[in-house]
Amino acid sequence: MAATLVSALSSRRKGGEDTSTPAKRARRKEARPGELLAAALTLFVEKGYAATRVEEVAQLAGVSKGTLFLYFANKEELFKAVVRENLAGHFPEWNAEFDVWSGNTSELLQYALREWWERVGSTPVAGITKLMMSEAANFPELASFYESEVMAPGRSLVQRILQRGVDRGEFRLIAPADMRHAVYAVLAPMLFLMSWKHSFGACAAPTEAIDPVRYLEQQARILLHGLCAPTATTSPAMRAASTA
Amino acid sequence: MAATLVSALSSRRKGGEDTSTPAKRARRKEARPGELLAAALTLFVEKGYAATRVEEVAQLAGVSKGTLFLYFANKEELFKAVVRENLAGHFPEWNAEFDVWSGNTSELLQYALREWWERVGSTPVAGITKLMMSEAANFPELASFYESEVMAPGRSLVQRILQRGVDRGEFRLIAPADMRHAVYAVLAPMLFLMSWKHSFGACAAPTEAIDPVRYLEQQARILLHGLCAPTATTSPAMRAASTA
Amino acid sequence: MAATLVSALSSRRKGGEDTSTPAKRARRKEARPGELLAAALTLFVEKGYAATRVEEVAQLAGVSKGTLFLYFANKEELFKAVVRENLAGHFPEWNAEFDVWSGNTSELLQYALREWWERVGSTPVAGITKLMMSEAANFPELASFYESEVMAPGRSLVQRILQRGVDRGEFRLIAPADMRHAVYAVLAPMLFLMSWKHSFGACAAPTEAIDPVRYLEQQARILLHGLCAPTATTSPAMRAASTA
Amino acid sequence: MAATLVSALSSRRKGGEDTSTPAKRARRKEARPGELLAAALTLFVEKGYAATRVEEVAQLAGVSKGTLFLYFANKEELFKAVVRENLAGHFPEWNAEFDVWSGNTSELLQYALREWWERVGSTPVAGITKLMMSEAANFPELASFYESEVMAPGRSLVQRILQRGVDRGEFRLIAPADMRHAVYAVLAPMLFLMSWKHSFGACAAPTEAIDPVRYLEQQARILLHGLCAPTATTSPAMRAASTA
DNA sequence: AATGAATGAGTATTCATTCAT
DNA sequence: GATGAATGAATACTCATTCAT
Repeated sequence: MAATLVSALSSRRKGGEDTSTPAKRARRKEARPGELLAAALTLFVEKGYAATRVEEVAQLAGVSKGTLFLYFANKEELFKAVVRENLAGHFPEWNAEFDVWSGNTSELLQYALREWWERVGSTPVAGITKLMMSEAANFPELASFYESEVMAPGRSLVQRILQRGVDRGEFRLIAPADMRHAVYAVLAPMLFLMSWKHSFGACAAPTEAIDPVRYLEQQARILLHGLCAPTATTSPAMRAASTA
Repeated sequence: MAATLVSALSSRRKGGEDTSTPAKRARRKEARPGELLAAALTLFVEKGYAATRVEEVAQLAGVSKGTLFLYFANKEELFKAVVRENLAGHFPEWNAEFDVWSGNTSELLQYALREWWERVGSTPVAGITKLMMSEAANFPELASFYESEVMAPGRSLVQRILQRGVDRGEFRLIAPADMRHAVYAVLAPMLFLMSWKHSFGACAAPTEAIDPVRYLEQQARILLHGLCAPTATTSPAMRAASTA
Repeated sequence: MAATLVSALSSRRKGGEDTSTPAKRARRKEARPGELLAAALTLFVEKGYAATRVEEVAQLAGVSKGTLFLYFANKEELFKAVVRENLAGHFPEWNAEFDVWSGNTSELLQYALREWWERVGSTPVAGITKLMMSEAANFPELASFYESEVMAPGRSLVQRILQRGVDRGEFRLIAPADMRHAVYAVLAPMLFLMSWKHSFGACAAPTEAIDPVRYLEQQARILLHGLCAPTATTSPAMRAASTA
Repeated sequence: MAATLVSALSSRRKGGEDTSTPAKRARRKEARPGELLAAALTLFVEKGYAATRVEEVAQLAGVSKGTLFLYFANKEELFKAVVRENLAGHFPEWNAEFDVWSGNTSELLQYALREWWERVGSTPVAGITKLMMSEAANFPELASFYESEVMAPGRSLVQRILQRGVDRGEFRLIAPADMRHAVYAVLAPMLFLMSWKHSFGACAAPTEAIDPVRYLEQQARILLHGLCAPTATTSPAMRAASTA
């Protein structure tokens, strides 16, 4: 499975230097948009939308300002392209991983959080989500796009995990009406972590900083408390909580 | 106590039309800062810090650009004043409420989350925090101001609540090393909710929308599971979780 | 003679607190323009025309901004008034001093330079001249005024001194065509000194600073060389110079 | 030597229309800084530093506001560039001329004053110095720049000339303590002339106007009196003066 | 007369976008 | 295609001046 993932992720890097070696010029031409998008990703994540200057993007991509506008009508289109490019569905592969999971669901959930941090949360891609949350109001259409292309599949994936737990009798029943919030109970710590890391996290005193791995572990533990089916006597409080 | 708060909050609206009718000019002068702060709050939340032009703020408040600078030295000070007026300035009263709480700590925590939603989360003020998370990287001075004037007091307030629970034997012991993350376990849902509401929340399909009140209740339940001292037999999983 | 001067100068300070003591209010009212002019003099000299804010002038005079505009139509008029006020002819008295001088003319010239430094060069009034030289281009009409009210009488005074020296056989003959420049040879060091003191002089390293008294003494010596009638053998070079 | 200078100066005008006709754009790009500097010189001199708007400079140079900032980081740098182009940058060549002078020092001094008038005093460049004297107090950074880039080299150049005269036995000894003021005795007439020409000189009656060339000649003669070593008997007065 | 709250014209600088080469 | 020189719209902040009180 790990192999699956790795290869899938590596495909993110556009084709590259290896293949059939056509004229250098032509190859570069073909690669331009990708190089620009990569540069834009880096800078948008690092400095935000408004603070990123297109000239910097062009420079980082090794072309002139004018060239950038040859490929992208304007800064806004560039931004949209960056977002679209970088959330090109990894969900099929993630869903596939989930499908072949044979262990119990608690472990699956913990594994999912851990892996998410490795593959997304700790990478620049996390910055895209933070960026989207920041700029959603200014780019409603992009936000919609993100909603349907990322958030919805994400919710769906989480929901399948939770349902698996319920179906296999590992988790308590989750009322259909509660499922939506249960899903967010899993997603929120991830979304929060991405926001945090790229905002206050950047200027928090070390004593107040969040350790993402420990934070996620703790959240997982707390969640599983509420989710796991009682194997024995349970306090009334716990029973109440588990209906969530 | 609720009364205390309500009256305190209501006093935010400057006295106004009642007394001895001073000179019109004078009355306006007294009202100006409040009007400007209200306008600034609206626009900062709606458009972000950088995208809000001071002239717009002045216009919305019904005065000229110059007048705004009569009351606030610059845009940054205006923003800080908005933060102080709506957030930072309220911690004394919130701390005071906490001090006089006589019930048990679980209820205090639930009450706190509920009240927070009423007084902050559901109001435009929530947009300020979302704004700060969005722009923190671009305005480090503001971020640092916010961190010390809002985040730190907020963490402190939460920590006092948790400590109260521990001290009274209602909550499990929380290892000093864990306290930091425990505090964030309480704050994260609030911070997340504010981010969400002003980003994807604005374009989420109703079926996928978060119901803040229910979401917070659920989070409270989940948290209390992990925090409450066991009154009876407890599953091993729970024991593990409770060390968080 | 000194007495003459002193009393004349002291009259610069408007009447003041001593006389018939009418209602305080009335007295202040009468004094307002003078107080404003004094404040304006100070600030114009210290900071220049453009950099002086009328509000500061008002403040320094102890009145409100609005009051200033009650007495002076605008900033420009205020400036003109300051200049006019402060060059209110001391020339009659200075001419009078000159008339009663009984010593030799070399000494008169040296005395004049020394006294000028004491009474004008080292006082804020010097700043007015520097100010006028700076702003002449922006206030041509004022420059004309200054030309006729200050520069012309000044030239005239110097010329009378030189002529006295010639008439008494103390100085060489000065051809009418040379007189004009001879006058400037005396005035230039004074004008230069005023410019210098309020420009580079304010930021010159101590090692490069001009010591006004020594500088003027030196200039006087140099001038008298060229002016004095030869009492004995003189080098050919000196003869040539003395025609200036 | 004059040839040297003339050619050096003529090179100020960028090569230009001659060679292989590069792309129009490129040719303009090369010419831009010079055009902008010329425009800036004109306007700074005419209106002063603060009163000159960068947009006007751009307009006069026939480009847009933005273009100016392509070549000069900001207004201050533009001004500094003007100073360097027209004054500071010429000291090497002026020093070089001095080095190759073979005649006697009296003539060198006279030549220097004459040439200074031709190349600087009578040109708009003189306005820069007048400008600096006017605005030094308001722009300490510029003043300090001017002091180190122009005044100091200027003093140094004059001092070298005086020292040359002393070393060759043409001038009397100048005590180290007197050197500073001796230098200013040479510079002052020049500085004064520049101030004058751009202030009262603009509105003085023709009969009272200074004829710069004659004025400088006269000053030279006066100075040399004081400086030249006695070739024969000398009056006591002269001896005194020569210590200056 | 005196106040001081209110006004709004004026300006350096940035940066997305264009287009001649 | 690619370049990079040129553009000009956009914005925070100041301060002389006005005028209702």
